[in-house]
Amino acid sequence: MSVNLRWIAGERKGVTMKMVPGPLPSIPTSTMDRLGLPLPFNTDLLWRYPLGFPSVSHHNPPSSPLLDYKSQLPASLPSDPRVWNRDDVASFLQWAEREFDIQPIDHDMFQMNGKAMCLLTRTDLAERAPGSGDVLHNVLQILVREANNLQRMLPNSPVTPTSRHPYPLSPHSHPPTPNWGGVHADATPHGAVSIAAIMAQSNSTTLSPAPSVDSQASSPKHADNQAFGHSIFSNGSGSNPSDSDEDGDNKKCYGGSPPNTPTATAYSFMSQMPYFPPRSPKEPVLNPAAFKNSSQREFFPNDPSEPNTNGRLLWDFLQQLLNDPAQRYTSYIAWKNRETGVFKIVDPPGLAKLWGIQKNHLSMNYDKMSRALRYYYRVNILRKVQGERHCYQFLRNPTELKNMKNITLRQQLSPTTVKPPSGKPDGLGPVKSEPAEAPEEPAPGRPGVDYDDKPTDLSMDGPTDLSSGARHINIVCSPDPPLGGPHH
DNA sequence: TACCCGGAAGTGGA
DNA sequence: ATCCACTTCCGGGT
Repeated sequence: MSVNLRWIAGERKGVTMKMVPGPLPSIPTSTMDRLGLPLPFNTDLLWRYPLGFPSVSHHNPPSSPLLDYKSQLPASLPSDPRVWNRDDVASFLQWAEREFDIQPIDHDMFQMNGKAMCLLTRTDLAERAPGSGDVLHNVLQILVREANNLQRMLPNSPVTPTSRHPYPLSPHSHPPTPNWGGVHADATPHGAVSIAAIMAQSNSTTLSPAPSVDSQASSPKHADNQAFGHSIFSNGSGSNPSDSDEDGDNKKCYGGSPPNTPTATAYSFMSQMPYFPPRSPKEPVLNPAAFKNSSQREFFPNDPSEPNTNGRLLWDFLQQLLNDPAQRYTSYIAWKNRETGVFKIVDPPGLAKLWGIQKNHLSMNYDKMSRALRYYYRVNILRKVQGERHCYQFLRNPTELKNMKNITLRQQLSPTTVKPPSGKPDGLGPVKSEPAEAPEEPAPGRPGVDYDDKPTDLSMDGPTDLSSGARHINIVCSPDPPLGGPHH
């Protein structure tokens, strides 16, 4: 079942299919379908509905493709497919045929109500709707999940901002920034619960609009796991064990479940990939954490001025996988030491595929993805853990990253002009090194590239102009402390 | 062989 | 048109 993704996507530049974000209903949710790697179904769907299946919501901010999705479902269809009657099922099928460009479905094979249809396995669906079964299955799963999530969430409305700030503020930080940790509970201007939030709240989803830190901080079930992005910032309080993330497996950090075959893993991953909300940074979204743990979350309106990467950026994507509350991605990537930001890519090809799907570059591979990671070296977002394969270290916490603007990864200047952030009194230095597990030394083996000599200045004292041609990194604000020095 | 590195050029979205 | 964050390719090193 290893489908050659490269083949599917078109091997070369210019041939690569591109997703069609707009008009099409956004799709398959969560993740599932986005990551359907070796997908059994038409991969075109990945291109078309990369963001996942929009969930159920009463609010459909027009700006979000995700939100549009729901709006395109037959209006008469109840959110929960399990309550559909036969006519609803027929409507759904027609809609699915139309929206997903799947092969015509023999409606006679679906003379049943929604509940019955939901009980059909993927195989069952595939038999009844050859060529479309997988899509239907995925969509149904998503709808059911979202319906469940919605139910779960309703009684718990987000809100009540509490005064408690989950992260200890850095010495130089200011009071709880509205976007702390990226976990800012984004709320729509009207307090409406966005679809993204709902989705994010779903098990499979999650991560929210806000980057990692957020996600981390929002990880209710893992109070024990709050180092990097958590413990170092948080009081450690806050976890609500009652949260019901389904996948109870993989609770451990790296070392947990062994990676499956890339394809198998990828496929199963589809249903679990974190949801990365609307791409528009301006899109109002609620922090999923709010739903998970409303009593302990703060809800701040998303600052439109703040970049909301939503998993679009590689570092954010990785953070979100790493900080998945249910730790469902440990077979792909896992913390080796959260406190120091050291992580290991457990399944390089698998992770690369996930990233490729996320970015709609199905020909993505570890080589390419690692190149992107290497670009982070120069801006001190990442560093390689020397001597350990597939091990990297985040040098900045997500909050910092999130608040960094205009990070020009493209190298333009001579690498000797700028001093690295490490050890800076501004507290913006890189994360502390990971002594035990990460014997990394400042790129000892790389002549002239000693970590400390990295040209990038991420100082957040204000816009840093490395202009003289260089990487241009303007940190607009830095609410949180650095992760500590990379070196001892 | 696989991993790692970084230059160079290209891509696509904002 | 410009910028950004990659993506793609590649030659070279470990």
